[in-house]
Amino acid sequence: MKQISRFSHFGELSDKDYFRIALSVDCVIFGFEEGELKVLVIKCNIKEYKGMWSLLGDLVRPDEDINSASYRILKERTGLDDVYLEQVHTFGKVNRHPAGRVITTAYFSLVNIKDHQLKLSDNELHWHPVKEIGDMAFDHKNILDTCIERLREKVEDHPVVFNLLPKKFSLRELQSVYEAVLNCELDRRNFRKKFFMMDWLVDLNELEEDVPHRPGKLYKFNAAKFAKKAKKIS
Amino acid sequence: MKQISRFSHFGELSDKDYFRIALSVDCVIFGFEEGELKVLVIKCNIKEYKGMWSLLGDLVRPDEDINSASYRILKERTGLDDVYLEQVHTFGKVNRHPAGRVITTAYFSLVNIKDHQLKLSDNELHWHPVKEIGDMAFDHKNILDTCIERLREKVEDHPVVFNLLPKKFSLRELQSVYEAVLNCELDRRNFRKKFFMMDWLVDLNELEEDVPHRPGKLYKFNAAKFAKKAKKIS
DNA sequence: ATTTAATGTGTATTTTTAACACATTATTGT
DNA sequence: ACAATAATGTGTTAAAAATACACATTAAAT
Repeated sequence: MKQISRFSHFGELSDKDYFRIALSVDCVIFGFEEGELKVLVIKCNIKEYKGMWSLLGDLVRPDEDINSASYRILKERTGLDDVYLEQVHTFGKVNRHPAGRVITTAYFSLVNIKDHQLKLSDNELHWHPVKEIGDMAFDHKNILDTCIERLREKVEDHPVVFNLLPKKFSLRELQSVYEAVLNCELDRRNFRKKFFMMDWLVDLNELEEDVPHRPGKLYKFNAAKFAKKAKKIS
Repeated sequence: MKQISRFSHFGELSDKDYFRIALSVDCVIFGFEEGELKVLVIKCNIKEYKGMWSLLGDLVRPDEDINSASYRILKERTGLDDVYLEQVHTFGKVNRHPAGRVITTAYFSLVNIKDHQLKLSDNELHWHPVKEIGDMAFDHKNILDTCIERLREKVEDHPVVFNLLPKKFSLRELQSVYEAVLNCELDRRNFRKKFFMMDWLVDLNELEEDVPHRPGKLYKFNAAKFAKKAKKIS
């Protein structure tokens, strides 16, 4: 490590004092299952928060970009390579971690639980409904809330929810994801109208199967039109 | 510093390896002067970027929240205590700083250049027009751009530009800040209409002075109505 | 064949945004 | 004093977007 004393404009601290902070990354991995928005959590094994749910995170390695670190965590925990990931906020309270000074950068990720039958790394891992999650370890509830809020804003005018769905989906499923994320009810006719206008969907000329009612048409996301400006969903 | 080996799920690295990263905070301090959006910068004195403009930043101290660190920087550099400050993004590329592994969290701040005649800490400090700034030291141009983008989004539906103006201002000044921030022209009549509808302004029954034309009415920001939902400005 | 539970579709209303012109007022220069 | 200047102050109309809302259709289950 090279000298970095030139950083310190106010000389009370020596360089090595600044290296007593560790940096971690925490991933809020969202999925969609049974009509609910879920988050991937793990039982905490640190004594102060024993048994509480915590997010998936790890320390950033000295030779690793923080973005890479978050992809690494996702890969290690879910086996997924190509996922939607977005940095949200960095949490830096002095006492947020009982084990020492750890500043953490939070990301949220959107994955599709069904398609790949995720290879979870650990059977302590659990898809928990976002609505019903109570206290969590550390400041993870706060991190989760911040990420949900951000996800809601994002979803309003960016086509990201497709990451939560299988490749082929019905309009009902699509609407249902929006309703789960935004925690509200949407008008079916207006919803459909909006999506057709935005040109984000490709009609696959296939029908749902194994549904106990009239099957809906299946669509896929039209990646080519991704750039097209969105109208507000809700 | 307590043990934190329990973090490291994958044991190739020892704890102390994780403490070879330093964390800094960089502040993008925006001001408004002569009809332009400006940013407070300082000449860089690190050899790799000698003479280039850089943002104001410092390392985070081990016993300091990152938010506090950013307030500290503002206070030290501008003498200001009560300023608008918002975290934007954390930049964590491995080689972003030539002096070592330094991850930085960027904040933007909105200050009023005129009112207090800021006590700048250093005469290497300079209010530079945002439009005309070219390359900057480190990845600071990238950080600046990210913050401008965020400021634009923020301004669209939150009443934050008031922080850039003196307590008393005319509607022309207000519109002019929006135009500078959004880098566009706005329709004067629609602009006024929107602001009156949003109920964010208090008519002070005073007029501008020392203007070479018909003076406009002066207003102040109505903090009480702050919570009221905004309409899109542009 | 009937019931069930969902899909699929269009119009009218309201709200929001966008476009646009002229009289008024204080200052400046002659 | 007067004319010229350069800004303030004010409403209406048209277009676009968001919202509210009902009924026929289809496949599966009984």
